[in-house]
Amino acid sequence: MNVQTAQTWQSVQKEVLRRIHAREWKLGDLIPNEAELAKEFGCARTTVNRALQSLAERGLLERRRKAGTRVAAQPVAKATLNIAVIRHEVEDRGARYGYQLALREVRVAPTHISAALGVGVQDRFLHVMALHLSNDTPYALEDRWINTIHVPDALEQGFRSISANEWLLQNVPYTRGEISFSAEPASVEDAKHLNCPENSALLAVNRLTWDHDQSVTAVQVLFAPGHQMRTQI
Amino acid sequence: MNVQTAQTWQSVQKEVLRRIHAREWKLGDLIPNEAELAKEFGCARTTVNRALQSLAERGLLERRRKAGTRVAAQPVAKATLNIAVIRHEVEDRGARYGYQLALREVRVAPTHISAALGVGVQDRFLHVMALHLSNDTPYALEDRWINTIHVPDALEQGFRSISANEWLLQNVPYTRGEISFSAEPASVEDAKHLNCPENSALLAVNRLTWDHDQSVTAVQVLFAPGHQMRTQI
DNA sequence: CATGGTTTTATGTTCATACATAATAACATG
DNA sequence: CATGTTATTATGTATGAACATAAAACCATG
Repeated sequence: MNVQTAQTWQSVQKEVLRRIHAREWKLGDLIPNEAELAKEFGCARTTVNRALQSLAERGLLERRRKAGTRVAAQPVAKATLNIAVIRHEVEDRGARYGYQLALREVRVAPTHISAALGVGVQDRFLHVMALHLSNDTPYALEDRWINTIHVPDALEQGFRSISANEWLLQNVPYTRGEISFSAEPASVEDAKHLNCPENSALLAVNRLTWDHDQSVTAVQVLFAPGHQMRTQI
Repeated sequence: MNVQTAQTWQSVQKEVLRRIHAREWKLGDLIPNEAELAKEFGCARTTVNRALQSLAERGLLERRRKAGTRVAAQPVAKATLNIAVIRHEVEDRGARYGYQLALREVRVAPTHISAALGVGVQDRFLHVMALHLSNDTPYALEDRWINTIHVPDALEQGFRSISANEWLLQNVPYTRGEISFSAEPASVEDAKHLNCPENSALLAVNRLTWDHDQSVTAVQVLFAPGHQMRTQI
């Protein structure tokens, strides 16, 4: 047996990855247990454990007590998208950020919003629509509903210069959320704000957040045509 | 000082999370160092370290040697999307999966493909278009280019009953990839395959993969109108 | 006051050891 | 043979000690 010298968990991980990529260990194969690998690599079992756990988190390995560790038969690519404050997203691209409040009202939410958040249909929400700009051209349109019962402070905010997107993230914690991505045709109003033809294909990000079991906010962000969200795998 | 009893790294993590959510530690705040927390919780520093590292990976904490650990000032929501084999995606929703090959040809790739993959414009690619069905209705349209120099075996595959999507994942490893999400208007051809009006807003997932520095494949998957990709945060 | 070297400090990681836990395998018992 | 009990085994995790490393803080020197 070829005894390697790999003292760091990263180097163990690297070698394990190499064997998976080179198909020395095929999809679905059971790999040697931690103790054997530790002996082979000349390191402690703890070090092997660290390396394998991290690979399991990434979806490349499947581990079960007593049953052992195997290469994932069905490797699922996990694409992690960073959803940051829109202002930072724009500034990180080296562009000048702009912001325009389009609407601010207090009213009951449409049923699809109140149902999704699991609140009563009579609950009053703060409804805010705002346009985010990149170098003075429309970047994204934010359509947000804020639960005024759980976040009464929001009623005191004008959202004229700071976006609800940014204010909430800074001031209102949440413990749980749902995100969905879809493509939506631009409505007449969307088209006007985003300065694009009606029915343009727009990338939509929908988010619902809760703080323990209280709903916080529901928001749809529509990005201008051509927008891409990217990530490495 | 209130000495807690938290012997597992998960319980340490839970308590740290609670303090962040309760704003006992505010955004951007420096938190006590590992040794202090270990003393407070009555556990080893290693245990605290495990808990904090995991939270840092999730983007809730920022850690720097000597400078200490602080609550992320700008918490970035990390949405992890699982990109699985389309057949499994359909079957996991409890639907019947169907597959139709629409086109299979060998030719040079359009320049935007060869440029993205970083290969010569004269390189020949296997071009495959296929429709994935869910309960006999169009689910997604796959438009794929396979590098025949790096994956010559693909030329022997008809892709009549097994999709390129599935065959490649089972047979051809890759070490690196890029994914981008966008919204695209349905072309005449897309509309015909997906049985939807022309210019419908379609969610598009673009993937490029490499094996070390050899390009493997470029693929665009267009989902039928209304499709959503969901995840929890 | 700028500059560069030195100390200090908090996180990063390894290690051997020990015990916990889940799940399979082996076995006993009716 | 079915069923419940008992080993066995591989991963999961805790611990204290030790050393590595990055970066801030301090200090000396010109």
